[in-house]
Amino acid sequence: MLSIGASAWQGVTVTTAPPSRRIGSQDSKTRARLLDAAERLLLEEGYASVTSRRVAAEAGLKPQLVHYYFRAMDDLYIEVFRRRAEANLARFEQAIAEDGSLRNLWRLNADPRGAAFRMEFAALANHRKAIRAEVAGYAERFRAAQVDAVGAALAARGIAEDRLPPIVALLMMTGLTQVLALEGALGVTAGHDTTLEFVESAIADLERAPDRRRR
Amino acid sequence: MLSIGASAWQGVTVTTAPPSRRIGSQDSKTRARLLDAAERLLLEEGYASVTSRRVAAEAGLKPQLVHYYFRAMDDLYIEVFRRRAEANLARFEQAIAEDGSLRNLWRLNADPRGAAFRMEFAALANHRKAIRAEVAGYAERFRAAQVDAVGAALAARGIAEDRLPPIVALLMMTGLTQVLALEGALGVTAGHDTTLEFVESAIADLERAPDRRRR
DNA sequence: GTCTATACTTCGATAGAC
DNA sequence: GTCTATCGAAGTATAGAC
Repeated sequence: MLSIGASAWQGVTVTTAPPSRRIGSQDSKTRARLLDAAERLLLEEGYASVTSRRVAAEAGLKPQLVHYYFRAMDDLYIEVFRRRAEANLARFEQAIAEDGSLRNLWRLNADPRGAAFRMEFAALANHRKAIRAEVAGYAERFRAAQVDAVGAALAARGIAEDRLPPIVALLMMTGLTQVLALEGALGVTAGHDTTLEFVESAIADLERAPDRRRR
Repeated sequence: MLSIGASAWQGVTVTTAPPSRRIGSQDSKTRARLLDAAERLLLEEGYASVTSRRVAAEAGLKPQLVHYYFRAMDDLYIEVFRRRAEANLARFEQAIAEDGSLRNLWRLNADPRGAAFRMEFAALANHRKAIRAEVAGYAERFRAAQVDAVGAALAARGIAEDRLPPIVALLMMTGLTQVLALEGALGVTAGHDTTLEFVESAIADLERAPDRRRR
């Protein structure tokens, strides 16, 4: 945060040093409306539909306002991402602090809401450097927020790190929830019920094991 | 197409059925050049950059040719998808027929090439009905091509279906390779080596088990 | 600090010339 | 069977009026 406009052109990198036209304030209500509109469009119609004209129409405003509040469209995308990402990270950290069990971690990850959101930004990150950096930074923080909890939960049930490294368990869980969400959106759901039952039963088995934590 | 019925009783005036403008032949060399150009653009810059003008420029042709060979841009997208999808499916079926071992299935899936391709079409499928249908149909065929091999490989090593259903193993494998590819593209690779080693070692353990197939 | 008037580029698509 | 001329709509972005 606190990315003041000045720092943008202050860098050593060779820019044409444009006289940086004026940009609306961060806490403008109009700006928030534009962000909300952009997010709705992104989820409903994909990133290619998030254009200045479409966003403005969705918000009931003039297209030029988009360019007043955001220097370029990428800045709008990044801000849309950042808002949700920060909120989601905070939600996870709080939920894990309250209950870091495997069951809860699975429940949090298996929530299909946000799957479309992740998909759009994953695609965007593939082709836009600035967005990639933003998404990568978030991915690392999100990972860090979970891996300790997984490690603790596994250790508590007597599963040594060399038998199942926490990061492996976490990547498997992430991958599984991701593929389920992706296929679900396609309408391809064969085997999904079986898979959910399997995972839940596996977690239940684990949690029936004695709790070996020291107290 | 060719909606004949209506015109039969009323002669000339058919308002809603335009005389469907002429479209170039399927096996035109120019058409193939356009498809190649579209695929390159898709991978390098994302679907939002696959416009008639950009595609034509990439192919060294005039933009109008895109509309001559493809009724609408969606038709172009679908054709780009179909070409690669069919080739990939054939490749998998052949490879599995030759060697349906878990090791080979993992190797085939872990290949990160095509990750960007899948990403773009997953995003497109989320918002375009025609493309979703195409991708969903392919996903089902791709699944079917693998699930029997996984089932056979597990059964051969004495793993009963109720202990690890083949579809669950396949979804876990798919999810894992997908998340590895996705993070790799982001430059987030912490734990990836550990995970690859874990999976390969797990497969090796399995394959050291006695082969219980009847011969 | 907020918004509008405006410029110019690129978009998909069609009709009709070779 | 192949390609060109051209259209109206939509795209990003800037300069300047309130």
